[in-house]
Amino acid sequence: MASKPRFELPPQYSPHDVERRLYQRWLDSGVFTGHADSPKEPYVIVIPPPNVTAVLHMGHGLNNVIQDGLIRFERMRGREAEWLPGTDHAGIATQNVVERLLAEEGKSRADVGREAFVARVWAFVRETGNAILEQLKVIGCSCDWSRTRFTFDPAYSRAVREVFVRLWEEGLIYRGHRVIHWCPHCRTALSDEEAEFAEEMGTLYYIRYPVEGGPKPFLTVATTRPETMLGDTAVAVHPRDQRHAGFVGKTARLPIANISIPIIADEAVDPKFGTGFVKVTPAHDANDFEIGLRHKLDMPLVIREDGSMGEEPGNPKGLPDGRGEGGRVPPPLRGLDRFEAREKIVQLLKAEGLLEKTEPHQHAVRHCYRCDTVVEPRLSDQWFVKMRPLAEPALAAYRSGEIRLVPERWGATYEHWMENIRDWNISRQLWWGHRIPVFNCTTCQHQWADREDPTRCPKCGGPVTQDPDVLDTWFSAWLWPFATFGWPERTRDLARFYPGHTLVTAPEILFFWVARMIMAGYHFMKAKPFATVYLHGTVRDAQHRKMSKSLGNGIDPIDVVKLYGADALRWTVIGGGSLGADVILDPNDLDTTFAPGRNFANKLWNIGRFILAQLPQRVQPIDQFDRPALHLADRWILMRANEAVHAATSYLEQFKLDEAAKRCYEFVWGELADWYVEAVKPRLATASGDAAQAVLAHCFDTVLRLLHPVVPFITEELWQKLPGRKADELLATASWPTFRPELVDPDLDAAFLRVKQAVEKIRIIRAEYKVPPRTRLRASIKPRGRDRRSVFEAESETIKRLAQVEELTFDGGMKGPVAYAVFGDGSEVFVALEGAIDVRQECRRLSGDVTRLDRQLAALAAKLTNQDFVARAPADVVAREREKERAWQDQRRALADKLKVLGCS
RNA sequence: GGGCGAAUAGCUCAGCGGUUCAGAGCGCCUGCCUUACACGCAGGAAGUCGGGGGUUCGAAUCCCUCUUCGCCCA
Repeated sequence: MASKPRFELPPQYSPHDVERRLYQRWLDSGVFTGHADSPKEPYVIVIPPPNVTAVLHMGHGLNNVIQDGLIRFERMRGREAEWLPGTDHAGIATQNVVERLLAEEGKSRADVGREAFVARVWAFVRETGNAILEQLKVIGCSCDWSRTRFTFDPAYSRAVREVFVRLWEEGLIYRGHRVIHWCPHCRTALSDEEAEFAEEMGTLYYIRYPVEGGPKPFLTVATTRPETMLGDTAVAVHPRDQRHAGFVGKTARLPIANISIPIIADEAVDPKFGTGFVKVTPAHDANDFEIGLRHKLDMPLVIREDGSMGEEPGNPKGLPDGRGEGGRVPPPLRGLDRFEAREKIVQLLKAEGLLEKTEPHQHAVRHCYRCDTVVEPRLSDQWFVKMRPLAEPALAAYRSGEIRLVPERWGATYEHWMENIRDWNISRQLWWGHRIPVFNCTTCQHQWADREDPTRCPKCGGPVTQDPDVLDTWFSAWLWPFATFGWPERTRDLARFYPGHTLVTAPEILFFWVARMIMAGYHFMKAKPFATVYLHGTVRDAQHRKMSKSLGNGIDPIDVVKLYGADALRWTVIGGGSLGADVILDPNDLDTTFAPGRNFANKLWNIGRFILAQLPQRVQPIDQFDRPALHLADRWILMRANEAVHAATSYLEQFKLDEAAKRCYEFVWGELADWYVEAVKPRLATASGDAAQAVLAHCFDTVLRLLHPVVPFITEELWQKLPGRKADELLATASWPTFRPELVDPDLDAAFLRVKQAVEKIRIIRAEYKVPPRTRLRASIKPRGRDRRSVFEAESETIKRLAQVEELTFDGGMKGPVAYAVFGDGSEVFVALEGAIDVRQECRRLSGDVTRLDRQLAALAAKLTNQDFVARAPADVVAREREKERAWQDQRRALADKLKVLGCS
């Protein structure tokens, strides 16, 4: 007997009431904390640490929801789950933020000085630093907050320093004098990865340089950056370029700077570009630098660190003839921004008749990945890491399958980068970062790296100075999978939680971070940092533009949580795209965008509301029932639940969270709600309701478990209300359902399918004849085959209820004005329509079906009479096709008979 | 210039050799407030699976090519 509802639940799910409370309960229970002394097999994810100043955006949302889905799945499967959270000190980004704050006070970092500035950044970080981690809690992330790390923690900083010193000792760090990427805004060097290409429409300027004693009075060079001409120390042509052979060895007069430079021949010149003459600016172009080395050219800098024109002290090779500042950059240009200078120089050249022509030119220009300023190639001294020795094990690990990329296609990109790896510029001219532990003796010039801050030179006892620069942020990030667990100390955490298992991140940082973590893992830990790298897509807006602050097309996940709840957000971003695919969300229509998640959460809530209202205080476990004795519908839905367990588990194992979610959706909505619940309603009030209650409870319990990784809040809330729950039980740590292969029964599925089809056929007839919804009809089913009848009879009440039939017989059909349909298996259904039946309409309907069958049969016949098909296709395929043909012929025959009876022509 | 990927219903995407395989969600049309749900129920319309060529008994699915778009690298 059904008892009184135990709960009064509102008809609409309101997430706000439950999310905060449940999250707190999870925290209080400590279920997110990984235990290093646990006997369980660990499962470890380290979070891609967001910038410490970051505010959660949808990209973080997607990234972390995926991680949470995986970690919750493995936690329920009985693994010792450790999801380590934390933040990155993000050198340039954070320094930029604080510099902007200072600028509002009218100050620069130089005004406050290094020490005060760093203190200022620390204060800012302490004040705002954990905002994003708090936001992760709002979207339900089950991180182990007891192990939250920051790349600037003292212990972590020691690890960074240890790594630097070890690499130094191994000879893998060296001082490089070369042209690097320089951001004039951030005033620091950047690595290759940090200087991103962007296609731009620029201008190619053709400039004439007068030639002394050459075959012609002048030569013409083509350049997109005329301002760099002030730094030219040669003009080069390709050695085999016949057109210009006579120029080599002569001297060109550099306009504006008005100095003489040699004309040289070099293999690096592309004779097809521009005129074949190339201006050589060794200090402001990486290729020209190489040419400069080969030809021992001077390498004057003509653009300062801030991007203004001018020569600076520190010019490594000094100026050609000791002319000092102004020798190359004429006073009117001095101090001008490089882009203003470009305009000015073009004007000057034009005035002198030296600008031959200009043409539009599409080219890729590097921009700073943090501030988007055009990067200036610039000659300077920087610290580099030799990457080849580090890359080799990382490449081998991928090739051997020890590390897997998902989706696999990223493997080619990874391999290509590893194969062509270039040395890594790790020094940054910033103040916010790990100070480079290189020390110089001012007395004997001894230079060394040190784990401790020395007070005097170990060789001569002289005073020491430390390198002023800091390390690239990624130089600390690449240690994340082990430095977070205490390395270089041999901690218990490290022993237990390294190597980790899955890394979830965006492909943008495959090189910045992922590849380098793999290198660091093998180099310092002698083991991979994780087994699988799951690279997910990008969140984009309706026009497929990447969401960004500057475009203003972002969606604040916290807004979404406020509007629809965390589960709706999670469901939408996970269900919205498949593995590795981009997720498209429309910031201008949140209602539509998040409708799938909101609708599903509401459906789940309501089916829960119904089921919970049906269940008594105590429900018998399903295994206490004799399964074969259960109703067909009971056995069917139990089987579907079992199948859902199998599918969801297997999809999650393949990282296909979306597919797992979709299968659960189908079970909840398309199977449990649409069919089983509807079928079972009448029984719930009767004596046979016990089994139905048990089945409902079991199915609902099962699917709540399966859905928990994707929608943790609503599932926990509903699960808590299921009968028999102990006070301290949590779905978050409940066991994952087990698939039971012995329960799979295709015949059972087919049997219930016939019941469904009977209902559907009658509904279609009702709709076609516009029978009012309340009108209950008489119908008759003529089963084809003896065992079929028992199936229909067994679920006769279900058919009657769902098809709104008041009288259902199985006695071989009806005469008179009836509507008719035939099932896939040849069974027939007759619906009494009395006055409503229209013979002409019925004829049209049925002959339409015949036409369709004829078309299908013709195609099938062509297939089956094709000897090649019969001979070459697998036997079971042929058999299936023959069976199909037989069934369709049965259907056609039944329809044809009916048409004849109706007297259709 | 090199590499990778995408092109399937109005939109977002599944399917990646043979089970009615042409699907789902959203949107759209028709009828319903059927005591869990109108964030719902029932029914429906809608795509020559980017173009062309090939392999195969059989192609949305494999190969080639073209077009368009995106990403990465130089």
